[in-house]
Amino acid sequence: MPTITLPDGKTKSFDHPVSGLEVAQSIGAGLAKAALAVKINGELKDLSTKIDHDCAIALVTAPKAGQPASPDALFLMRHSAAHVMAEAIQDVLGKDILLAYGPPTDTGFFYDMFVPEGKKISTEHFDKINARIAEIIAENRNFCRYEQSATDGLSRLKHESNKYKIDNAERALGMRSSVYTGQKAAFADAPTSTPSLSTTSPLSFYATGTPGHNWEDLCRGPHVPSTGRIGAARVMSIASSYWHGDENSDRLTRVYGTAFATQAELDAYLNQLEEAKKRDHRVIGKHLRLFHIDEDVGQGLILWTPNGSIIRKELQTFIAAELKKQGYTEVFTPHIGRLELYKTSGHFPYYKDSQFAPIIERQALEELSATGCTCAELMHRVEGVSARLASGINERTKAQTITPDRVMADDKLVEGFMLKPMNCPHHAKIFASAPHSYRDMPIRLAEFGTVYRWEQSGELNGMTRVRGFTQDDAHLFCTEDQIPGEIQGCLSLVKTIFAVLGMKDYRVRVGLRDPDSNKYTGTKENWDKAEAACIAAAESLGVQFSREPGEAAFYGPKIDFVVKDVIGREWQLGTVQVDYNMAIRFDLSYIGPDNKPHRPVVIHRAPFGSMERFCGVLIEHFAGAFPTWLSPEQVRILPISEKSNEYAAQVEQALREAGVRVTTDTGNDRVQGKIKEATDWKIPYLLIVGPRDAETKSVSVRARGAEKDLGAMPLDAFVAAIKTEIETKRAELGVKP
RNA sequence: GCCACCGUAGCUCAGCGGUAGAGCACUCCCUUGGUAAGGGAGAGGUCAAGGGUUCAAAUCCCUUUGGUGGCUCCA
Repeated sequence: MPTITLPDGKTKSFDHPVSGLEVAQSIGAGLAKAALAVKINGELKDLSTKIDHDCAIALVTAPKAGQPASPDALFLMRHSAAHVMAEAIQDVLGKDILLAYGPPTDTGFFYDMFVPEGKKISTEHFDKINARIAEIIAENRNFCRYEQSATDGLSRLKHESNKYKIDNAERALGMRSSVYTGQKAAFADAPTSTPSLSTTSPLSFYATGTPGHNWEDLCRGPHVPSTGRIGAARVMSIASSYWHGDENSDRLTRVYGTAFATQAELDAYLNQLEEAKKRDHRVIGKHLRLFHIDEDVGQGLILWTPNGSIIRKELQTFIAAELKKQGYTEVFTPHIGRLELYKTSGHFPYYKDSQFAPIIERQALEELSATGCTCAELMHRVEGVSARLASGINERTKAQTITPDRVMADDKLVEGFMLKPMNCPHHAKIFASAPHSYRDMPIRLAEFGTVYRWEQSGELNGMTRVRGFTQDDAHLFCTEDQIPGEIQGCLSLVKTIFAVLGMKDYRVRVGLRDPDSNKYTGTKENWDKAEAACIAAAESLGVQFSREPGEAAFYGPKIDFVVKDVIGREWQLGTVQVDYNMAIRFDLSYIGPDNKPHRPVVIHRAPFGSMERFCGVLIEHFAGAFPTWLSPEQVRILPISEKSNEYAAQVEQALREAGVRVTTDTGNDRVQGKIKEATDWKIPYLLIVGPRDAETKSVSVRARGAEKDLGAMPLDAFVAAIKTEIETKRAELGVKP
């Protein structure tokens, strides 16, 4: 007979098996009314689950009025809402829509479903679906769990001929090695042994109401007791997804929805989404004229307009100064390189799908065309390598890095160029262009290098995911002993930059290789050393970090700084990567104290990541209200009337001489109108100047945001104060009267 | 690349088979005003591009192109 330990440490004994609900009732009617589910030894279960053994339980309750829901309560409501939405969709569009998988997420839930040929779910159905969801919630039908033996359950699902649910059931029964979670990267581990069907646990189903009469779904649960306990739910959007997250598998329709404990919270969430959209860098970027993407120039190619260029230039000047302090040297390299270079580096043809197509010389193309060479033959001859290059690389890497099928006779090969996808091959060639002694190491080559990558069109996103971007790149060629110190230097640089810009909301990820993948180059020993160095550096950084297998670059492990945008998407910014392979591929060496050649190790690093992505994130971080040192327009002078234009010109001249970016609004608006207009541009300081100011050689300062009217101060004092503010790169407005 | 939605003036949007609209911005005129919009006039559009249906297309259909959200991808 169970003895139950409650969260406060008290125990209750029962002389018969009890449900979570009965335990709640034994404590109080209010608790029983609020209870949604029960946690038994930390595991979330239905409230109706019978408890027949000693255990610790905690009741999960609906939130009190005005209180936020607990994560467990939201999880339950959203998981249950996924069932309700699926039922509503089948009611509106028909039972021939096959359900696949419908879990809760951080912000709601989704349900993947197969929509038969000729049918579609579109936003036009949303009103009907939402209305049906509301009805089902109002009907307050019980979520009724029942179990069937594995054999019966499977034969039932086979009878319903829904292969997705059969697959789910087989995974639940341990007949497949992983649990389908809707995403490729999120396959959860499950026992790999294959138990016989007769010995496995039964399959559970949930009826929304009475089994046999109402809507049912294969589901492991748990759920809230009844549909009425879902506060408010609605369908949000439609996307396509792949079964098992595999793009070669069936294409499913993913319907997103969300649920909250109350309609008010749902409304607040929707409102918050609307507010977030106003911070979106694409909206602000257009409004403040920071950048432009033009259809005729091309998708994913950023045109930096004058305002945005000021911000980028300030950031580049800032980082260049930091690099100088750390002993970097600057280099410049062209935007393209010969295909041979990228065959040496390993970029081509392995990553040809994510690069712009090679540039073949016109004469070569015409000659090949004259011989009747087909496209397929041409590609083969473009992608092949010479026997000399292949044997050189294979000898150095002590492996058959280049396979015989890619080796072609020299006179069959077609030469060409490629837009550079990375800067490292060019930098490797700069290193190799002169001899190096161990005394000179490390060699730190820095470049704001523009690279081009072929991103799928559906992936492009404003400034954060583009096809051409400029990395604040550098490659540190160092000895093995120098690795820890160099990584430290890189990380401290990233920390400095983030601190100056007031960016605190980031996470650190150490990307390690995926032991099951063969996409990585280099030896296991070198990978082990590089991974150990990265982990050690991350540990000494003094911040939390996660180790993520499969997130490494193909040539080495890396430490990434990841931030979220206004709608919660994560973007990788700064990165530090250790690479033992590049030096081998390019046969780089330095002369050691033993007077023999040694292999350097290369550290790739880019503290901003790319200027485009970083600026995009920065726009959202500041919501367009940049600190004075970054603001495209730092001061705007607003003369009271045309009578004060002359004094305004003197003020403008004084500020311009101090290096301040300043303009004067000589329009014939009233001050109120000029302030309204200037406020829209999020200018840090407005100087209102009239006869009173002219007389005393002062300016009336209005600061951006809440500070507003700061009153009058002498012109000289303002110039000195804003100069200091700019020089010290203060993130907050600093001028005080 | 896949699914859904969207593309009308510089910007934000209305119009959804019958002569292209509003607000803001812009130009000019009046106003010369002290801290979040004074008043008036004007200019500005092949309604993303191409094809089709129709007496008639911004509006309906098809194709292309670009954007948004998600999926896959991200060296």
